[in-house]
Amino acid sequence: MAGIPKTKHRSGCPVSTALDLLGDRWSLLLVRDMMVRGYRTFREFQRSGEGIATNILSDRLQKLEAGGILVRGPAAGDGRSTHYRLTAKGIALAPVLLEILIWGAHHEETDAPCAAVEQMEQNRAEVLAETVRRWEQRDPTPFIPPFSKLKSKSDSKSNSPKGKSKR
Amino acid sequence: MAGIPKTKHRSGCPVSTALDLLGDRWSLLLVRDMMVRGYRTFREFQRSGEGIATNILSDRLQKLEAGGILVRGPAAGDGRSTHYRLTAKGIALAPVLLEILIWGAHHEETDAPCAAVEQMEQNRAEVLAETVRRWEQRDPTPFIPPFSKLKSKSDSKSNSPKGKSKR
DNA sequence: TTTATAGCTTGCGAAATGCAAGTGAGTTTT
DNA sequence: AAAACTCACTTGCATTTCGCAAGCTATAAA
Repeated sequence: MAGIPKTKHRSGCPVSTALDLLGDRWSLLLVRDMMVRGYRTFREFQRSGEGIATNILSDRLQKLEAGGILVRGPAAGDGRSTHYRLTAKGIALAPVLLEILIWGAHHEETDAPCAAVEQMEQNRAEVLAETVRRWEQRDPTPFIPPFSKLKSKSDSKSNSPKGKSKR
Repeated sequence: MAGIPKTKHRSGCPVSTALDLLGDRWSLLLVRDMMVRGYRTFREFQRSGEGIATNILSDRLQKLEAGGILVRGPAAGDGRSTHYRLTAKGIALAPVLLEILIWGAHHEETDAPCAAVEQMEQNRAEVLAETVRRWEQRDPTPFIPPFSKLKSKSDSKSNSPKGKSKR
């Protein structure tokens, strides 16, 4: 991402300020990977399938750490490995990422299973709560929404063949 | 923003796909300016106070148009001028921008009036509905949330000196 | 007619990105 | 114990993007 202008060219509004830190191709993806896929290591990010270069990965992790989005610490039992973990500030980006996911699924060609996205859209609060719970418990597994739970709640919806409908 | 990888380095997930189009310093800011400030002209963006260079501005507007986020058309009465307008796909980014705004206001140093942000946070649905209404009616004026309406609804809240509190 | 404006475009240097090899420390295998 | 492997980067370099500011053309105003 290019120059955060060093001088006076800044409006100071929240969106602008947030994009100073997050407005690039990779940063939000990394946060997403930690939040949703449970990634903790450099290696996982590197092999995420998004094609990020190691120097960019290293740079972004450093910037996110400097910005208070994540912290790094040693991984237990392996002296080579580092674990990255989202901070409260980082996990607070969950609503942002959820909205991007929903928007992207609706308006772009993606691989996302439509029913899953629809579920998440209809159950935003639950998805966000689950995201936070998993973060608090340091759950490293990929986030498969507890649809077994959500299904029992909204079974009539999950059966409706909605497909990808524009809002 | 750098290389949307032209080859296989793409996961196809909604967030990744969305960031292919929007993952740079400027694109979401432009959408924000159209959505919230009512901007329609090149000149307005240029003078927004964010310090965008004209070649970047031109490039981003073209990319957003190509991506279906906005359309351009002649401005009535001035043969030099072009008007840019968000599409339905573009206005559908409102929840994304609202969440970024709320996150930014909470977690970064910004100029945003705290009470205003708090109001928006507590009334997400109304803010989003108003955003869409203004878009539908092509309202070019800056979005000042109808706090006169929201105040009457939540007067006790607006009087409480909350300040900026972390979530 | 001259001056000003709108919307870009352009030339060029600076900065960022991407590729892929390289490095040093730690771990596992032979 | 030595060799091979792995982890987390780092590095050198080419390519791309960004930023600055001047420039260009068509339209509008003075």
